Amino acid sequence: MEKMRKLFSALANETRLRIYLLLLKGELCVCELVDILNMEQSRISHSLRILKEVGLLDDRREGKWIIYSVNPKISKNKIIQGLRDELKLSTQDLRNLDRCKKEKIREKCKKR
Amino acid sequence: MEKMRKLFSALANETRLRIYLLLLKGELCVCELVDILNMEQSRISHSLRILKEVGLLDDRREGKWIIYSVNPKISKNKIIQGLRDELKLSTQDLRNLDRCKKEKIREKCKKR
DNA sequence: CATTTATATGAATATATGTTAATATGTTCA
DNA sequence: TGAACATATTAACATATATTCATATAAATG
Repeated sequence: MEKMRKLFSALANETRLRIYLLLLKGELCVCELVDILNMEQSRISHSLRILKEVGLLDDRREGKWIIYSVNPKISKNKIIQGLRDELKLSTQDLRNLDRCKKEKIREKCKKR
Repeated sequence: MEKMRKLFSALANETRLRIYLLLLKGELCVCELVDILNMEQSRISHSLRILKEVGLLDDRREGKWIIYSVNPKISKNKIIQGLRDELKLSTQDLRNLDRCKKEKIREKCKKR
């Protein structure tokens, strides 16, 4: 039960919930999330850590980037499946995600 | 999304999660919950209020008791359905629930 | 109708969580 | 190898949440 409590706790925060919903659309590196959500990098990193700690996310290094993605194992959890069906990304975040991809933010993170 | 965030928030607390799981087994009044969980009455009342505020619970008065039950509408929400399948009451709480019912705590709340 | 019982509420306090700013770590590339 | 970049971490601070204690409300009962 404590495990589940922590999972709810991780999703009980707007920043983290938005990040998780974004990652359900596909993997992203930290600088892309910073760009999409327009938030401090340390805030994003902290949020990612908490989501990862409860098992919701995986990460891997790719060059200088660290790529985050949803953990497919925990996504089989019924609560998370429900979350997928029930919850939608805000249109604003979705729009920013598209722009971020089009502008290839990952490759020119500091240059804007 | 804010609505869902609040729902996660309501379940991100051990006391409230235990109460919700107990009520999934069947309706209970406040004094039964106090007995089962062995907690301060005001703590139980505050917890119930929060669960009710996010729509997870219904209540009704029956004489001097107020009976709480899970809101069947929100229980159709996929996340909540998942929660039902995924999460189990602790054996201790289950044992206390049985005892509370056998001892008919509701009728003799203050007499023990 | 005064007392007892069941529950709710408000305020104070305790505790936990989120955010920021500064800095550290590790990678790439000239 | 050192400058620039991407990310993580730490500590300080700000904010939110949980719990308790005291008290209020409302129904039941003798």
